[in-house]
Formats: sequence, C-alpha cells, structure tokens
Amino acid sequence: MKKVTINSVATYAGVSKKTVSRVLNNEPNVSPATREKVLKVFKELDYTPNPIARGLARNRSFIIGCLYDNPSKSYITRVQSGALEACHKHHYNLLIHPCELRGEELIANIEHLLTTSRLDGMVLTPPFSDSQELINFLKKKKVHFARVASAIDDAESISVRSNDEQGAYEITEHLIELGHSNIAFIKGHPDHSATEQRFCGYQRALAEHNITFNPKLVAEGNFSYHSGADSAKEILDLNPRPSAVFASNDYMAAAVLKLATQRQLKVPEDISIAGFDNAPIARHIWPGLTTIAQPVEEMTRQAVEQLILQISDEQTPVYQATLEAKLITRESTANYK
Amino acid sequence: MKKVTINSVATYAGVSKKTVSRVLNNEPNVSPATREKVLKVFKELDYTPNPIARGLARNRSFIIGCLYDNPSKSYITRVQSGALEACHKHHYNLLIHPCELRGEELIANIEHLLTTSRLDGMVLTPPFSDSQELINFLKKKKVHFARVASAIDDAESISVRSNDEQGAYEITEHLIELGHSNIAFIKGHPDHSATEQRFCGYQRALAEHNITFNPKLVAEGNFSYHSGADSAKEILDLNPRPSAVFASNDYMAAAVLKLATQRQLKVPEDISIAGFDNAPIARHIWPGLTTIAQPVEEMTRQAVEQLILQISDEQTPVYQATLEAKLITRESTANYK
DNA sequence: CCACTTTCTGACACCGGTGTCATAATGTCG
DNA sequence: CGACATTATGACACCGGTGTCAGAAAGTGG
Repeated sequence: MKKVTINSVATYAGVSKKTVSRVLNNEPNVSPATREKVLKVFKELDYTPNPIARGLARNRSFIIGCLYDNPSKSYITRVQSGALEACHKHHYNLLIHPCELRGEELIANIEHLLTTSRLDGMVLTPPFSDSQELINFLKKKKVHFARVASAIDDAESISVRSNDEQGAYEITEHLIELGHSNIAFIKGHPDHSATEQRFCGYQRALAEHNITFNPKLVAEGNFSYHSGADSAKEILDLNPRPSAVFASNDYMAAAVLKLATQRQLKVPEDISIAGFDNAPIARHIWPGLTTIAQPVEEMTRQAVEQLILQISDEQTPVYQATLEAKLITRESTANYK
Repeated sequence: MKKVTINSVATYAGVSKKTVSRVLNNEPNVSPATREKVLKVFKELDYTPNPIARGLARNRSFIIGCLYDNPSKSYITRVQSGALEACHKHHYNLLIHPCELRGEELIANIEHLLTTSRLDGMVLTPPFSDSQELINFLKKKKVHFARVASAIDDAESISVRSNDEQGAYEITEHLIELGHSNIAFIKGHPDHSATEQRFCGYQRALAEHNITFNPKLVAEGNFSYHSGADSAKEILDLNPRPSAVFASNDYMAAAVLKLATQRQLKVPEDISIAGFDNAPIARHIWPGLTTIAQPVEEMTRQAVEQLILQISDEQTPVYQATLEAKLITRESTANYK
C-alpha cells in the first residue's frame, strides 16, 4: 500500500494538484462536477492530507504550547481543561510542556521546544507568566503568547488574571466577621505573584478591621500539600493556637485540616480553616473547605481564545481582563467561641 | 528583521544549503573550519531551523499524542507525567487529546487529529486502550501506538499493564484477614477493563476465603468522586451496614469516607474503607486510605519509551509487560470488632 | 610524482502541500 | 454574434529543510 499524496489523487482524478488543494480547502471556483469527482477519489484512495506539508506551506502548525511549573496538580488540570476547550473550538491542538522556572537552562529549554515543534503560540501559566526574561525572549523571537494570572503589567501582550488580592481580602474578612482575630496565614510559592497578592489581601483585611498584623502567624509554604503539612505543624504548635488558618491554596489547607484532625481538634469548632482556588479536594473532604473560587479554566480559556485570535489576525487588539474571584463558604469555617 | 532561513545562512556563510544542513545535524564530513564558520553565522543571524520543514523532509514530527477520557484527574496527571518523562528523554513532545469514547464521532475525531497535527505515535490510556475499533483504525492508518492498562490481548502492539485482578484480590484479602466478611464493593466505569478485573479480584478473594458473594453489596460507580458519593449513600443505608467498603478507586473511596464522617461514623472503628490507585488524595485526607499502589507513571513511561523505540526502528520487537500492584495500608482499615 | 582512497562540498531533486498568475471555458448583455 | 466579465483550471514557483550522487580537494602509499 503506497502512500497517498495529493499527487496521486490528482493523477487518479485527472485534475491538477492545485484543484485537489482547492477541494481540500473548500475554496470557491471549483465546478460541482469536479469537486464531486475529487471527493470521490478521496474516499476511494482513503486520502488524508499531510498536516506537516500544509504547515510548511502556510507557516502554521495549529498547535498551542502550554507552559507550567506548578506543584498543584489540580491547577494544572484546570488550566489544561480551559486551554483545550479554546483549542478544540478553533481546531487547534495543545502541547504540554512542564519545565522548571529556575535554572539558566529555561531559555535554552524553550528554544529547544520551539526548534523541535513549531508552535503557533504559547500560554504562560504561573510562574512563567511572571518571568520578564521569558517574556522578553518570546517577544524577540516573535512568538505569540498569552499570560494567565500574571502580575506583570505589559500592555503589549494578552493577559487574563483574577483578583487575588481581593479574594484574599474577602476570605480573611469572612473569618474576621466570624469573630476570629488570631488568624494564621500560609504563604504560597515565592516565585508566584499570586503569593504576594494573597498575602497583601490578608494584611489589608486585618488592617481595615483594626487587627494588628503578627508576623509570627505567617508560615512559608509553596502551594504543595507537603509544604502545607510542614506549615500546619508550625501553626498548630503556636501558643496560643490561632483560632483560624487561611492557607494560600486548598492543598495546603487540606494539609492543615488533616493534621488538626489527627490531633483530635474539631474543625471548625476548635479551629476554622480556609483555602484558596476551590480545587476539587476542597469538596472531597470533610468538612468541606471554605475557599475562594478562582476561575482558572475560564481565565485560561479566554487567554487561549485571544491568543488564537491574535495568531489569525495580527491586528487584533491586545486583550487584557481581570476576572472576579468568589467566596465559597463550606463547613470548615465557623464562629469563634 | 527578515526571517532567517537555511538559505540566508548559506549565502551569508558562503557555503551551500546542504553544508549548513550538515552542520545543523552534526553530520560528519564537514571540515572543522567550515563547521566553525557556519556555527558563527548561526549565532550572528540568530538562526533557528524550522521544525516543520524538517518534519516534512524527514517525515517526522517528534510529537506523541496522548488520548484519554477519564473522570479521574489524578490518573490523567500521572499518565501525563510518565509520558512526558519518556518524551523529553528522547526529545519528543507530548500533545494531549481528551475525547469521548462513546459516540460514532470517535474515529472521525481521531482522524481529524491526525489530519491536523501529524503525530509520530499515540499512547492510548483507558478506556481507549480497550477499544478494538480504535486499535483497528490505527493499524489500518499505520499509526504507531502503545496501550496502557489494556485488557485486550494483541501480540502485535505494545502494551504495559498492571495486575489489577491481583491487586483487588490482595486488598480484599487484607480486609478479610482483619476479620471483615460483610464487604461492600463499588465498581468503576463499565467502559474500563479495570472495572471488571478489580471486581473479579474481589470475588476471587471472597470465594477463596469461603465468603458467599452477595450482589446486594455491589454498587455501580464510574470512577468519579460524584459516583462514589452516590454509591456511598446506597451502601451506608444497607441493613445490616457493611463493616468494610472496597471502592474501585481512591476518589470513590474518599467519597465514602466523607459521607461516613458526615454521618458520625468513625473510620476505621465503625467501618473500614479501602481504595485503589494510591492517588494523592489517599494520603491527603484523614484517615489515610488503605489502597493499592498502581504504577501509573511507570506504566506510561515504559509504554511511551517503547513507542518511541518502535518509531525509530520498525524492527524493534513488540514490548508487552505487566507490572506489579502493591498493597499500601494506612489508617482507614482496621480489625473488625 | 602518480594512482588511488578518503574526506569535503555543492547541485539538484524531493517531501506534500499552498499562493500567484496566466489562460481556458463559460456566461452575460447590447 | 461579438465584446466583455466571470468562473474554472493548471503551470509553476515556493515554503525550508533533507537525501542522493557526482565531482573537487586533500591524504596516502609505492
């Protein structure tokens, strides 16, 4: 069985390559009879056009790359899900590329990626969306890209974020309104801009409610469950023990919940726990976690959609949006008593 | 800034296209002086070869596609992680393509995928690894593929699986040895072959320990947390209430744990709960879930590695392996009293 | 120094499509 | 029916690389 190319189809159908190409792309100016004939030959020879050849001629791969380096698996899953939705809608495909932000090889790594598979564009998720170095590199290479949840202000590139500071403010305020004033905080990964923003929201809420900020109540995490477990230990060992904990994401909050339960503490009776992101785990455990629903899928979906728009038409204005985060209260937070 | 192609480099360096190509691919028979000269021009012009053109000439894309349709996000994450490890090792990239097994459009969908981005090979994960229709289609299209966790016996294609039946047997036996005899079971998604195998292991363990199989103790799940929650309700409402529950995966087990806790049941004192997969959630909750560690990453890693071998050399013998699953006991199971 | 390898190098076709443009076929209208 | 617009088709260059093969340059041995 020989390979079926556009040439064989053309010969077999008794028309030129170009006419076959026209039928392939549904171009006008092909007589119905000819079109019919060619389509029949497609079927007969079971012809599939070669996407690579197509890509070469049109200078397109119809592939978007997704860059990430994130310990939170559910975050990645949600990012992918949003990206895929936009990709498939526009007949693009998604290539995933986890890699490490740190290390001088980052640029070399990305360069290799571009050398290996020509991507029409890239979605940068945290912490890459905050890497000025990477952004400069991509601009220089004239690679289209979109930033998700980036704190960098750059009017030239697509950006979709959510209001982390406000979300953190609201959830902290929620705890304060429940009567808590001794509220511990677990920070996220220092490379992520969200870490600083959520921390600011926490501090602002305290300040606006006249609660003195106490640095001893702050633990350093990195968004991973494991780091949450370490921070949980620190916090639960404090004397006096805080009556509430706000962790920068749900994984770390889950770790606090686990340790508290192990230590026979009742949640929320003895201690309230709040997370961030509304990851699946927040509702898979008991008590369910009070958290901030961050529209990760939607952010990514919009970012990719705009990216594809930009790829198809360079004139598209640069899209920048900030989506709302929403407080979701579950059983893990209750009145202070 | 004009596009830098192999032609511009050739002209600039005063050599032929072919010589540039030789330097690019580290081919022998280029004098050191010439090689040096060309390399310098690469730097000067900041030249990056076009992967699409390369792919066309060599008939390779260096992209592997990963097919899945699985409600368990952590399973997918682990699959991706294993696949990526193998891909990056061999300088391949990974394209992800979730799609639905059901529906006649599956083949059309895959055909479209192949039309859009030429893949060098595909990894099939459950339930696709069990779709005879898809396997036949890929064979016909002469697309390389590897099956992960497939129950189909096909000596012609790569397959890496784990011993689900044995794993289910062992965990059921573990419960029996703890003194339980009234053990409920939650099935997985009917499209997945693992569902049947795990069910068989459960039944075999009962039989070999002279416990009569009771169909009333079996609930229908589909591997999702949500389905686990439904099944949990059924099971916990049974009279008498089973003293142990074995769910076909950890998500569903977590759902049982949550409902039990909500109903003030103590786990494992009042009821033992076991899962399957050793998903992250199994150790993120309290009590930690007794489960079967399935080497998902390793299975996928091996499958992809073999796939790449086969792509590079058609003569490679077809690899088929079955990896061991291992019992992990945590706090969610204890003696019957 | 010549015959004979071995090492370089480039011309050219080719991978499988698409874009441009000229020309052929067909349609329209006074 | 002729002048002209419109539609249909194909020849050919081109996208940016790689494979083949022939010929030039350099190395080797007697």
